[in-house]
Amino acid sequence: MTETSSSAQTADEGAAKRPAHEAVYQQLRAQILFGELAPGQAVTIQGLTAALDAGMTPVREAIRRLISDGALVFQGNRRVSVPQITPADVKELIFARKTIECELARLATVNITDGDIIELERIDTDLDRAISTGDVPGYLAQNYSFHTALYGHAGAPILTDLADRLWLRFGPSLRVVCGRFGTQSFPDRHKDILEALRRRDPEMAALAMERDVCQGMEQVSMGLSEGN
Amino acid sequence: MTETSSSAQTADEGAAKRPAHEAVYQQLRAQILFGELAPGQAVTIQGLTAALDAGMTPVREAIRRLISDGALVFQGNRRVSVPQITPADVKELIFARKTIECELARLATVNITDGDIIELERIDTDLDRAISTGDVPGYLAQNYSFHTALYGHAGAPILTDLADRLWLRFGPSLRVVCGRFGTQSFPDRHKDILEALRRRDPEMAALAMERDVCQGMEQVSMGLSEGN
DNA sequence: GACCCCAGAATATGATCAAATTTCGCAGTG
DNA sequence: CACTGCGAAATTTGATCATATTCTGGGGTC
Repeated sequence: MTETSSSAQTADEGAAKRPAHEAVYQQLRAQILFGELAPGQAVTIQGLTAALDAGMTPVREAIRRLISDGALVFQGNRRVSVPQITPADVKELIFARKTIECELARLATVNITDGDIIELERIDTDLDRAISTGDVPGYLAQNYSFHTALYGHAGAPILTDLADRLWLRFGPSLRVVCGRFGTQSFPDRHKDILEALRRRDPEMAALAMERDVCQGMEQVSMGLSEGN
Repeated sequence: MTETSSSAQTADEGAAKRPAHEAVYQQLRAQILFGELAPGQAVTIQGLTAALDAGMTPVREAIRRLISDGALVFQGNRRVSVPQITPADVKELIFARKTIECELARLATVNITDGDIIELERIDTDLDRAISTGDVPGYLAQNYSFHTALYGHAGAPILTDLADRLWLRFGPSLRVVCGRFGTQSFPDRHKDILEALRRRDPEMAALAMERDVCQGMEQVSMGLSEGN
């Protein structure tokens, strides 16, 4: 993601090592990304200090970072909440995701090793399982994991960072869609991406990624044209 | 850029109204963007509390935000410094800026009014004056101002936010280049952009923007291939 | 309906604790 | 005798917390 490279991030396992504000940031980030916080929901400092059993300063800093990430919005009057996506936002997200994530797919295709591909296939298997069992949080987590792992092999930290930001923006809304329609409506487009990786065909990877992005954004768009 | 909409941001004019952390953030941001802080330079929280005569908490939050912006880097061991651009970074920045800023130019061309164009021409005039007088800080400020004002008319907050982030990344390095070569080496590409705007020709605007972006990035690239 | 007061939450401060880098001294060697 | 390398103390810096202050929002009263 941003700077934590070690794999140990299961809640507060090695709690003594990482600074508190970093731990709080990761937890809050995950909650937003995987939709545990609904769009429009208010986020208060004191609420989080109680919920996460953390001090006030770490919570403050985590909130600031997430506001800067676009994962939370500052409502002017000292209020902070989870953002609500608008149709105009979706248009921007489609453009930005297409260009950036397709390029990342291209770059990753060049650099990726056979072992990396096997790892991605493993993630995709877990993803399929989550879809078939209707495990929404699992689906969101594995889907994000797939993209993040892929982009990690692109060797493009700045673009990867931009992509991460975009995901934070539509994460909450995506969760809402899943809650309404379930996971069945998401045919898995990752198979095409994996095939392109195996063939080492950058343009095919970019094309497959574009379809995946468009589909995801279409789902989000549908979700917000339906109920609020 | 992120949430302050009012025009009053001349240092600490209405100092009593804005929260301290916001003021600190703006000041630090400007210092980074306009190269008052050199790449690689260490940034200490206590140093800033003394320099900006602010409390510790506001400075902390500002630093966190700027780290999230990519304007500062967290060196792992609690140290924070101004990032040094690498050739690989430049390649990424070129791609990202081309796609995003060209699109913003396209969108702005559609929405912009005649009055907005006049305002941009005024900024460009100031820019010319800064170039001819060798006023490096003025050049950087007006150049940034031109792009920001233009993107503001694109009506695309998410893309604008991404573009802002990219500027923060190469700001310090651009300053280094100016310090070494002066402002003379920057022919003003904005004339073409203005002409495209007047003609309401989105593709011409995008093309002119692409040239401007490429030129800027080339300068940065030259700067870091020369001395460190 | 407008105004005032109060409660609650966010902002900001300074103190205190923990960690890391730096520096200084000592010993061993050429 | 000078120089280099290691190690521990000291200083510098960051992280966290408890507390005071300020501001926003709501409810009650005139």
